[in-house]
Amino acid sequence: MDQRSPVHATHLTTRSQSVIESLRSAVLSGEFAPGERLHEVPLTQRLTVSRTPVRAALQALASEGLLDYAPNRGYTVRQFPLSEVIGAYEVRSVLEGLAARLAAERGLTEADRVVLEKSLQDGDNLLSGRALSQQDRPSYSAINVSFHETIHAAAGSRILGQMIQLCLQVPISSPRNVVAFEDRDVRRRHDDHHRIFEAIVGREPWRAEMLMRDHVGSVKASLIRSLSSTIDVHLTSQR
Amino acid sequence: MDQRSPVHATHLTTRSQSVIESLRSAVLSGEFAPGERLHEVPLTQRLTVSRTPVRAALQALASEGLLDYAPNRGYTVRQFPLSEVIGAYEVRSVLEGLAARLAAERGLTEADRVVLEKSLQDGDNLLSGRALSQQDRPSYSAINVSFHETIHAAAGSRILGQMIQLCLQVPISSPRNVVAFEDRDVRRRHDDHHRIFEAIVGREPWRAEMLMRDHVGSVKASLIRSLSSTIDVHLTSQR
DNA sequence: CCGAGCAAATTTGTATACATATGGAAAACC
DNA sequence: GGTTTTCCATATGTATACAAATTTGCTCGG
Repeated sequence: MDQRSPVHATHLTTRSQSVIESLRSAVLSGEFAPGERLHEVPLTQRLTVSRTPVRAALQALASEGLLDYAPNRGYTVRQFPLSEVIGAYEVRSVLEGLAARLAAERGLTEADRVVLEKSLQDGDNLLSGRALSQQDRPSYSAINVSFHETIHAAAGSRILGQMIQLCLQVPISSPRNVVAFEDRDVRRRHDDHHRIFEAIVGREPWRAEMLMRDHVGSVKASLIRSLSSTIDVHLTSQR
Repeated sequence: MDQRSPVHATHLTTRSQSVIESLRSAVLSGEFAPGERLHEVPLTQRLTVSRTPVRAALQALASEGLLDYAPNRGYTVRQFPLSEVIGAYEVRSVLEGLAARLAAERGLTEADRVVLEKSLQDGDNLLSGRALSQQDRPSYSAINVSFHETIHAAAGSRILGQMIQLCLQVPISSPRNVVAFEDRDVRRRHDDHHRIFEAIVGREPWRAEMLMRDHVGSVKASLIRSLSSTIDVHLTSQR
């Protein structure tokens, strides 16, 4: 996966920004081993930029929590032990619960309601037939992201949204990873979405919070199941 | 308080680190108006360093949420409308609630228990007499911080601690600001501490979470009261 | 008088040279 | 032989020159 394309080919505002995205996806896709040091000069060669934007990107990724930093000793790829991933889910659970509660307290705008209803409808359609094919998974993932993001926005709290975003940065805890789950889990969780939506529309803050907390918590649970059964290999090989 | 001392006089690892601290305290103490742009060159002169560490510091403070950043247009001092401060409290409320729950689930280490008991005892002593004098406030503030930080640590979740720390960065939402509160509030909140401690020691996760949530939530409430009253004063005294 | 458009000045972004700190290997010493 | 010390290679921190972008203010045309 080493395409070695010059970063500044993409006209994404500044080189620093581009480098941030490049490095982030490289780290998340596992191109660097956990614990590995990221030296600046090799990165400049790989990305064909100078050290300045590289350093800016490293600093940014460190503050996102993806890298560790020690003064005068540079940056290393953070490793996320299972305990950290679980921790991220626990935090996300209460944060998204709060988001649902706030959304229920404030009420939805017309626009938000439409988006949520559409994602529910789309999900219904996708799940109406038999089991999801592998190709359907990305589609459902998009629906899932849309549902959750709309609620984050409806909560109307900048800090809250920012923090949820931070949680999603933690590898494997992103909702994109519904891919790894069983069909039954997906259906159950889509059902959760319906109930959460009802609670928000019905202005039941407490119920919305509890449902959302349990919803995200259940993702954690099945993630742990999925990990302990199949990905044992992965965990042990990275150690 | 413009003492204009060269930043690198303090031997705090690197210049960037020193500049971060200088700028942070400058922003928090209100030396820059909310919305004001922070140009790099003037800061270099003020701090007697080059643009490089200044830029690093600005980026760091922006990711802490203290500054806004727009590519090619630089950094501005974020303003925190009351809604933002309240939002920070709501988030902190659920996060500290989670921390208390986790601490209750895991149980306390001997060391942590001792620290918590000491902060409770110190608080009892401080509050045993009559009303707190102004000089006592900082002492109680330290006790308060110690109590909460110990619980954060006892929760054993790096991400959680990191996020709570982010909440505390938001101006006015820091526990240092017990200063602004009434005597009765302080006593009530110290009582909360006792109950929270009992719940954690007694391994009652759910109770610990609820108590802590309400505890932090009550700080929010009296902060709002305090603010609206001082604002009243400002209005009547034509500030 | 007002607005569009251009040009200069200011400001941020990037590259690079130099300074300083770290880590390790070789040499000196016990 | 093992430990300590010194020195050098390497990597990060800082300063600064240059490039690109934005802002400002002016001119010109309507």
